[in-house]
Amino acid sequence: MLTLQSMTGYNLRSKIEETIGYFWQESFGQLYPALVRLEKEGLVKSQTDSTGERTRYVYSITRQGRAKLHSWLEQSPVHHVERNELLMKIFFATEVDVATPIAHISESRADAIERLKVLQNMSLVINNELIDKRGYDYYWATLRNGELGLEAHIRWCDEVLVRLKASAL
Amino acid sequence: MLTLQSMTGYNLRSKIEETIGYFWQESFGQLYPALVRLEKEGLVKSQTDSTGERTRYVYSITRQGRAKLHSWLEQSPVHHVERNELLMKIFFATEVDVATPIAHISESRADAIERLKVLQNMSLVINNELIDKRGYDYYWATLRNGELGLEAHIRWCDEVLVRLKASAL
DNA sequence: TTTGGCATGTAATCCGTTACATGATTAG
DNA sequence: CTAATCATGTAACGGATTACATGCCAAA
Repeated sequence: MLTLQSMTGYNLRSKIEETIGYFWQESFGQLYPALVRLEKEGLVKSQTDSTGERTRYVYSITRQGRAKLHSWLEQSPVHHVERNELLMKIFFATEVDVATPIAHISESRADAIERLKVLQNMSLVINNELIDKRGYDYYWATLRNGELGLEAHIRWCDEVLVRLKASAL
Repeated sequence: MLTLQSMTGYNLRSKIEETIGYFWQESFGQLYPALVRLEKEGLVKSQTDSTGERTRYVYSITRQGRAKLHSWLEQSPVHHVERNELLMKIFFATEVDVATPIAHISESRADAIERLKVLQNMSLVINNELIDKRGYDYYWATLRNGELGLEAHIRWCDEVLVRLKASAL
């Protein structure tokens, strides 16, 4: 994030939330200690901004930090199984009334539609903002991933709801 | 899992792996202590099987355990943002050569195709096994979720690869 | 006989969230 | 004036993986 612009820890969190928040989140409890550690390692540096009386620490990425980022970006991302509580509750739904999984899936569908709307709005917004072509493509790609994933999820909900409602008769 | 049949901790892990392994995994380091804790709480009970000289602990679910399971199954699953390393590496790909995200996505696509094949085979297998209708629907639903998700992911890879390869010229 | 699967567990470590704690600045 | 947002941090806790440690049993 610091490659986009230098900022405070607080600011970093907002930026993360508003750009990649739908697939990556950070808490202050992790962010602030991480910044301290990164500065010790020479990967970021902070400038103390003492306008007024408040001390703000504005962080920037260093040359070594950028180098480290590049080497991280080049490493193949490893796929790891993410636990899915909804699917778990569907898999063992024989234990409860069919109304239960139906309710869970209906809720999940409604939730997915809300989140899809958010992503679609973001897509419109980045269209209007002037970003360099390459950066635009990459941002577009991440949003598109969310859109396609949510659309698939909504279709899944529909398919399963049809089946379960039929067998609930 | 113990509602399906009583088993040892070791066995539980295999069962988890082969049925819901693509969306939920457990390590021994968590499983064994968990079984001890659950037994203390009266949610499972173990029978010591001392055939031969080895001591095996075969766990079963208790009435209270089943009650607890039911109440858990009825609670709405909460959606939480899962961190996505691939998307992170795409988002910041302006920092590296376009060949890098292309390679990552190509790998991810190949990986998704392999995992899709596994799920499709599982779908065939559960078709041939005689499970009660309701249980079949639920198992089918979880597999179907994986299939649709992976298909969407593969389509995403294709879309993005087209764009990136065009801009790489 | 030796390899692979069955079987159980502990310890170290890491990752991450939530709660706690404090206080300045700004907009309505 | 007062609520929201900016701003920084620590401590407690929980969840999870990995490495360590041990040893039986069956099949090739």
